Amino acid sequence: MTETAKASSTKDRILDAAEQLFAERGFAQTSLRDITAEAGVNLAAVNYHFQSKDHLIAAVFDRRIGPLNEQRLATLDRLEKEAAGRPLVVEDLLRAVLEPVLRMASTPEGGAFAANLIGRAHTEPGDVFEHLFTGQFAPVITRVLAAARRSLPDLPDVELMWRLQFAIGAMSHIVAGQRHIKVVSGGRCDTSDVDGMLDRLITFVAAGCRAPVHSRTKGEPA
Amino acid sequence: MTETAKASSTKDRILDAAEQLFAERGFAQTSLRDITAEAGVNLAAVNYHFQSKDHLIAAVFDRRIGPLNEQRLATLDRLEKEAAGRPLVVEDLLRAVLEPVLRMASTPEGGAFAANLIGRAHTEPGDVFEHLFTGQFAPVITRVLAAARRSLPDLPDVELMWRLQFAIGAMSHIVAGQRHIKVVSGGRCDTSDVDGMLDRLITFVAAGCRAPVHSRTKGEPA
DNA sequence: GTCTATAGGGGGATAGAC
DNA sequence: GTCTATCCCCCTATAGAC
Repeated sequence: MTETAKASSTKDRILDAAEQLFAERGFAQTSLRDITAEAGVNLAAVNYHFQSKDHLIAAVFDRRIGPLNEQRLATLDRLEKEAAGRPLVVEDLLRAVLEPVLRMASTPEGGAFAANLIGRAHTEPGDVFEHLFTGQFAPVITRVLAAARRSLPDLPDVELMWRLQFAIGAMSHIVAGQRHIKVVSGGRCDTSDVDGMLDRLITFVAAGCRAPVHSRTKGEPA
Repeated sequence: MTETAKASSTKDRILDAAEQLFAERGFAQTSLRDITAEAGVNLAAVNYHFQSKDHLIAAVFDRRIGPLNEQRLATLDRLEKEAAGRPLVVEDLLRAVLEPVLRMASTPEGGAFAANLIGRAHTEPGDVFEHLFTGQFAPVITRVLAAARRSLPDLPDVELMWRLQFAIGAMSHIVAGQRHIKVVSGGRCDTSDVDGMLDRLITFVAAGCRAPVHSRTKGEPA
């Protein structure tokens, strides 16, 4: 009823219910029975449309992250085309990567829940998440790394990689830890203000990326 | 056998086994039976020493995080005493908070496993982690926030809170995502080099904290 | 394509002996 | 304090009817 107005297919209903419940309770705490009850479909339908619970989890992620990453790559393509060979401004590069996920995390239609899951994908153990990582995240990181190398030519490669990881961490935490952030800040950090979060995150990360290399790590061999 | 040389108590053996298995497989994927088998103790011993699986999880965390936070607070006490009323240098403040966990994450004796769990504590749902957060993490954050306010007096409170969250995110990711980081960097980010990681993390975060406030968020009401 | 029914395997927790 | 035995719950996955 609060889902898509149009009656969706069994497969979509399962995906919607799974996404919502996984986000609320976690994967292990959500049974296929919970999902099929919520979706109003039969238990066996899960094993028909997806082969197993693990494949269902993977499908839930792919449905959201696929478009997300397409958007990131498309924006990068556009930016690089516009730049006509010149390196991108760090802030623009960061925005291309960070904006889609923050924006998604603030939409009501399942986006907030999906966002919770994205954060969990980095920490949860298991083959499903290993595949998710190598299949979805790693390619984007590689692409971003290449662009960042040109935007920050003075930064040694190792430093750049570390800083990209710090940025990913900050992003993941903002997206995954919204509830905690609200508690700690006494409600003063408004996680629904996407534009504000984005500006702040980009400001922070860009400054970190531009920082002079620490004297102690500077001398290390590449 | 690879554990403490001295024969430990049943309670400690359970904690050791639980920590290791939770870290390797996750909480839900580890049964009490797995734990008691690994520990070489009886299944019922878990319910005798801890009341439930959830309480056992909490105990595993408390055993590691308790000393960690004591160390952080002790260092802050010492630094503030030395500073004799003057604000702390941001880098020193950050180091006091970041060093203990990074250092622990690199020790072999269960520390690396505990580190995996620390990262998961921020993303996993459930009451256990809620309590862990309010009981262990939140007090430290509050304390750090107070110190940071004095170190960065020009930064509006909301900005400071956000930046602290970004820092927490970067830290969590470094600690929890060691395997992913190694993969993405093609092994070039050496997660066993604690001092290097620490210097880089502090450099990055300090620069982010010192960044001028973004023009668009500057004008917002407190 | 979708359902019913069930197989088959854990799981956490506990009672009561030692 | 520690163990044995067991209760009773819930799960995933599948076989076969519609």
